[in-house]
Amino acid sequence: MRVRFAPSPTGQLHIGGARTALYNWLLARKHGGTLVLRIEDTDPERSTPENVEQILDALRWLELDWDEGPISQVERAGRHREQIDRLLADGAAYEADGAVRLRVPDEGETVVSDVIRGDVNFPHSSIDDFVIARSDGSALYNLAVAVDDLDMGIDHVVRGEDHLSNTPRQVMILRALGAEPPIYAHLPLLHGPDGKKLSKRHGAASVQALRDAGYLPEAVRNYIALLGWGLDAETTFMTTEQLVQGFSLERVSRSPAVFDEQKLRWMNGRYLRDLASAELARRLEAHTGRSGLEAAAAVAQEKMQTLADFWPLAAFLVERQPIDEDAWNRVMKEGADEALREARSALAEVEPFALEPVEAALRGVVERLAVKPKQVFQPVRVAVSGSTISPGIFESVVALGREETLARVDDALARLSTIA
RNA sequence: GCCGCCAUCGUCCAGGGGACUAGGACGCCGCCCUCUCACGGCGGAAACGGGGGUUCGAAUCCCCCUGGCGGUACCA
Repeated sequence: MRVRFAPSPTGQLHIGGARTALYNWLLARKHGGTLVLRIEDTDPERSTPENVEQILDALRWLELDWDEGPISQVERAGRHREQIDRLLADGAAYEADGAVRLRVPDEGETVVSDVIRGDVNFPHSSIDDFVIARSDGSALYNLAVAVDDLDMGIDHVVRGEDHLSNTPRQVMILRALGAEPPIYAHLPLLHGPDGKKLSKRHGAASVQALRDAGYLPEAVRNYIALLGWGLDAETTFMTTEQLVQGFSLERVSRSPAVFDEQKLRWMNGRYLRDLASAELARRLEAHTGRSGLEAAAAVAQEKMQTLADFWPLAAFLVERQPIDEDAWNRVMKEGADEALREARSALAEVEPFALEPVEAALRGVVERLAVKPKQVFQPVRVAVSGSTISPGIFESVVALGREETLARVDDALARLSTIA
């Protein structure tokens, strides 16, 4: 089996393109086939090394590898020209107004056999003689694809449904060249939440945007695998091995799917929480460009859905943050100073400065003061984190350490007394 | 216009003649848990686009309509 994936060198790898890449990859890996990567654009202006590299980078991030390529259609212009000349010599094509057109018979039809959609018939009466080469001699997409697929021995073509209507043209070129077409599978398109074709204005529409937004590659892979395909009624989380094992083109849906970032977020959160905290820290460090995040990562892990959630939630564990004034005003009311004083002395003495003793010490304060837990914990939270929203207060205090915690509580106390 | 594809909760995925009172998940709502926010647990609302057939029986098969999408380029 030889499968090819042919992304356009637009710079960004579209999510639909990523799904196509994934399905091609799953197909090849499942059957021990060869995956050929071709950069699909006959225009050297678009097919720049920078643009190509960005696509490859996105594929690598998704951990989708390939066996041959990347091969650029631009590099194959000579071969395309040869085959155009051959079609001309055979009489299968002719020149008109400088451009080369393929002869399409008036009668009959071309049948495209599609694994997902069955046989699709295209009557020739609705297809004109179409252009295969521009007047400057350069090949057009349909010609280039057919020639490349033939030369590379491709037997499986998995691509978006937007190519279905072009397929009979490619089949006709292939037959004119004396070859039989490969097996086709046209995937349903991906739409945005508004039902329109997914694009940049739907937010994170590219793999790069997803990466920047703090999604994990394994979560993205799992999620996009489920856009147009499902193993059964229940299974949602699948490892790459399970994906490879379970995938089948025959089970791919025929109807378009909507990319739902909320579900991706949820899934990403699940993957995030399953990470060992050292691994999470490693990824956070790569994402934020900071180091020494392990303690904070462990504390914040339960609360994050994406890597980008980390900083707003846990920055106070890494460096002191300004206090949110709304939070201060809501929490630092009567009783707050007493709670803070008590908490301070309890924390000053607790030994060792670890999770259970710290929790016991702070709960002791609640008991002694005979107040509700939040009347102690919220002032401490605001003093320490600057916000009413934070990871668990005991975990946070321990991660911060005794010295830093006491310093922040002291500052809050000082501020309270100046106001009073 | 012409050609083609598609049609189950708001969304994704199941179900492909009887097991359907249509299942699971996200999201939403309520309750529980709880130091905030989350996580988690429990419960709830929520769908077979319409009309004709075929059949003892249709979400499932056929036809029509409607709707959505794609193509119809010297774009890919």
